Amino acid sequence: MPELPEVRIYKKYFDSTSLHQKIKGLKASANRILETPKKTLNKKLVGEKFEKTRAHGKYLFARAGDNWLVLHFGMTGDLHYGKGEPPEHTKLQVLFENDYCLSFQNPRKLGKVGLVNSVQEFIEDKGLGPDALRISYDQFKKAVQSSRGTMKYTLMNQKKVAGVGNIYSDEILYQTRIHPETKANQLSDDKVRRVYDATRRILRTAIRHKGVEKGELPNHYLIPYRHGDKKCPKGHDLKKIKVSGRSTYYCPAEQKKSAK
DNA sequence: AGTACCACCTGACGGC
DNA sequence: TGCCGTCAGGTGGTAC
Repeated sequence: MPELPEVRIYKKYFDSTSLHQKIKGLKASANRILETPKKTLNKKLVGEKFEKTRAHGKYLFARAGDNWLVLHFGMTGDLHYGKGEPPEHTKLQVLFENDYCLSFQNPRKLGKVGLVNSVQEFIEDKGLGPDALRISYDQFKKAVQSSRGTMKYTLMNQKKVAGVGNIYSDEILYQTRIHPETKANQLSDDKVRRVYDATRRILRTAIRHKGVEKGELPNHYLIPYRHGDKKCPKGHDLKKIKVSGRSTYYCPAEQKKSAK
C-alpha cells in the first residue's frame, strides 16, 4: 500500500492532527520494527512537540526537538489519531496533552520506526535517490539512461528515484506504453521525457485521489484492474509476469518491448 | 550493476 | 465450516 502518494497522504494527516502539541507519553511495543530503543524514544520525545514533517519517497519524518521521528510503513500500515483504545496492530502510540493519541499501525511488522538527527544524513546513509516528485528531468534522465536493468526495476530502485513501488511502476509503464522488461538504457530521450511527465502526473493524481486504498483512482488507470477480470481499462487482456521478483501487470496489446 | 532467491511477518482469498 | 497453500503494494542480505 504505502508508496509515495500514500506517504504524502499520511503526512497531511499527521500535519492536520499532531503538530504543535506537547507529547505527554509514548507507548511502543517491543518489536523488531523499533530501530531506536524505547528508552531513547521516551527521553528524546516526551515533553517536546512535533514542529513539522517531511516526506522523502516512502519515508515520513516528523521533527521534535533536536530529532526527527522516522516512519516507514513497509507493505502495510496506517496512522490513526483519536481517543481511547488504539486500533489493532498499533506498534507505537504518541500520547498528547489533550489525551488524544497518534497511533502507528503496522500489521505485518515490516515497517520501521526510529529517531535520527538529520534527514539529509539519513537519506545519504540509505543511499536513497531524489524524491520522485522533486527530481529534476536531468537527474531523472541520467538515472534511467545509466541503468542497465529493466524499466520496471529502474523505476522501483529507491537508489535511483525514491517513492515509486510495485504498483505505481506498473501504472507509469502502462500509461507510457512501455513493456516492463524494456532495458532502461535503450529508451530514447523522448520516451524518458514521457516517463518523467507520467510519473509526476500519476503520483500527483493519486495524492489528489487519496491513494490506492482510501480513494478511487480514475477509471482509465490500470491499478484498479489488477485484481479484477484481468482486462486493461481499454478491454485488452492483461498479462501477469514476474519482473525482478515482483508481480507485474501489463497490457501486451499496448506495451510492446520493441516500441520506438 | 543486475538478478534471483530467501527472509522478515500477518491476513486475505481460493480450492478442496 | 475449516484447513492449507499462495499471494500481497516493503526492504535487506546473499550468492552468482
